[in-house]
Amino acid sequence: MRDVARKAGVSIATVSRVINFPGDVPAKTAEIVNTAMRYLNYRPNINGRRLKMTQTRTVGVLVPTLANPVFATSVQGIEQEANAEGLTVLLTSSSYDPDREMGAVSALLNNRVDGLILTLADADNNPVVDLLLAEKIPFVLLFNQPARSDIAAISVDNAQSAFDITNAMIAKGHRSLAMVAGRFESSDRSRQRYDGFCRALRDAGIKTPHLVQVGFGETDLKAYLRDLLCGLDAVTGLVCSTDMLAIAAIDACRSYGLSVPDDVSVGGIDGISVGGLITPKLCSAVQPTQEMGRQALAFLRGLIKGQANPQSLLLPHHLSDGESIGSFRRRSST
Amino acid sequence: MRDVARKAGVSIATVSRVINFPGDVPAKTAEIVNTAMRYLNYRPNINGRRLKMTQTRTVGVLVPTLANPVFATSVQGIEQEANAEGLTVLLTSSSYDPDREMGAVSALLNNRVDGLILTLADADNNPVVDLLLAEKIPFVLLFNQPARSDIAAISVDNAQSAFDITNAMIAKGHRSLAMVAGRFESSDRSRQRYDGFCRALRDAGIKTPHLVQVGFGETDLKAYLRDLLCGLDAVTGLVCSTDMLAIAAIDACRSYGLSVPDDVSVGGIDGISVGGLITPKLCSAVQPTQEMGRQALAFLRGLIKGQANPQSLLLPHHLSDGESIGSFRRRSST
DNA sequence: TTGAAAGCGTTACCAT
DNA sequence: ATGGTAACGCTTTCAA
Repeated sequence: MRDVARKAGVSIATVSRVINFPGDVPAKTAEIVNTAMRYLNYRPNINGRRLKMTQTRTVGVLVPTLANPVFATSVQGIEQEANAEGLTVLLTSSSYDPDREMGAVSALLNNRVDGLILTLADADNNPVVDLLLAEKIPFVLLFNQPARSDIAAISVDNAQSAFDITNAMIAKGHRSLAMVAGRFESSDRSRQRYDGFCRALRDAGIKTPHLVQVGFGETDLKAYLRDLLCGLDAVTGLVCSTDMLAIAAIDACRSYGLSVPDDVSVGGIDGISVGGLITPKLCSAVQPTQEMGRQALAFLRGLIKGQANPQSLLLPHHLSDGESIGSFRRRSST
Repeated sequence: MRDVARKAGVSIATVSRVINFPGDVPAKTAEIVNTAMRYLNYRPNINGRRLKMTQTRTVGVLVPTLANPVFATSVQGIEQEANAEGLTVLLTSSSYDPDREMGAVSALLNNRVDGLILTLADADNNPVVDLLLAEKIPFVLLFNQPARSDIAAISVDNAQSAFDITNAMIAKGHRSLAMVAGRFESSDRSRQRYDGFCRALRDAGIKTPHLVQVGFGETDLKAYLRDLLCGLDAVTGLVCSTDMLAIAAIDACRSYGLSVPDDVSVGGIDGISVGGLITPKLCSAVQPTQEMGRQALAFLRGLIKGQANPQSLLLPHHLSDGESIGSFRRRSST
């Protein structure tokens, strides 16, 4: 910058003005400075600016993993919106490990991000949330549904989605259902969806809900599902807490020679998936994931500017009846 | 930091030492300083450090989109590896728009990243590459296969993958094949794969290769494929340049009442996809995408340290014969 | 309309 | 073993 100033025969203050307040400087001076900048291949050093300014125009993002398209597309939405606003995105992932969340957020905070968008393992009783609240750092939770209502969050109603999809399966005649869920320690969504599942069964007078908890990233469910699929009292339908699990479950069914949906019905709760094509498409609860990411960033911007108050936004979901792969017909052998 | 120094009764120089060279300072002093840091909730401001140091320990990443699991998982790999090394990742995406690449990279450069990992629309004759080369900024291309051999790149052999999969389909009896590809302007991989497709057809004495170019993000292929699927000389197989296209193609086939693979065979070239389960799994060319991301970061670290030289790494691929959804049997009506 | 200068939080050199 | 201090590149106030 000093070089540019010298080359243009002005002070660095003027160069700064040309960059930040082009209107404040006469066209002629600006022209000279711009020419000098181009000539010298000048690149403003954002770190100098960040050090000086109170706002860094940077947001931190923490997701469990990008290997799950639900999170990946939501980050894509955040990224797009940030791009449009000229914000920089700092990305980290926890690999679904609650113990790594604090470290990741700490690193983000050391970067002096203006705010954070987080998907946490468990939004309630979480030290990260306490820290952020205590330090008054703007943040919005994505996909989490915290119990407290004074925390910014964008999600669908997890319990309700699971409740609805389970009811839909019951309505089609299923009486023996199991839920395949991610581990509760690493996903409060999983637990909330299980609650919805249980409530639906209870309402229908069905007892002993089966539950299989599966580690994230697990792709081979054969061992987990053997009893449920091949045992004496095998279930006729599986409700899966995520699309990825539903996909894995379908694979397991097939490897046991069961056809989906004729022998077994499988439902997944995210309802998103690659291009909206692949999944069981049973309950399109989280359909516009990318849009949720955008909204989260827009919301966060409001918080940062102090123009908005933290609150929970629950997006509506709807059931899709699975015309595609792994769809949703009643067991034919009943 | 000054506050910590005062609290601990030492100079800021000592505080800095405790943080950066804990060994250089007596345990007793370190203890006092650490206590003061905890007491004051001290957070080192990374921007101060970045401004002072020549290395920022930050890498920039540019991908076309995170909505494609191929890129999302590769970023996940980069992220994991960066995490392990204590590096920060700055993420941007181009939305497959070549015109946005330069702006995105510029922003990254303004952040003074130590190096870059990029997936470009077209690696050959690309102004971004020229810039990076001219400014001697370390970078590695991911998924791109540049013509020049002095550029760091990690990819599979795109043309060869397409060649192999096409040959496999020919070997199963297909004589009328079409390729469904992403737009060449936004993906050199697409063009390279088309080249491989054409070569296979030529070698087999089949002429007039059909080509349908589809915009990225396109999920409804019915209009594109009507002629190929329902016309008088409909093809018996589709070779798709990516898994996402293959998935969309399968959907289109079904909507025309064609069953896959019985009426139409569909092959996708990535061979990865969500959890490795969903895709046609025809040609597992890019199987370990996440691993490719890790490798890219490791490679980049070598370049940054000046310990490695730019070179192309072509990872092997293999054919998988698609036992899962959308598999790969010959048209039964032949 | 422009410039001088202070200061943001670090690191690292040079003294002590 | 520790401290003083310059410098990193920028923004912004205050004067001119």
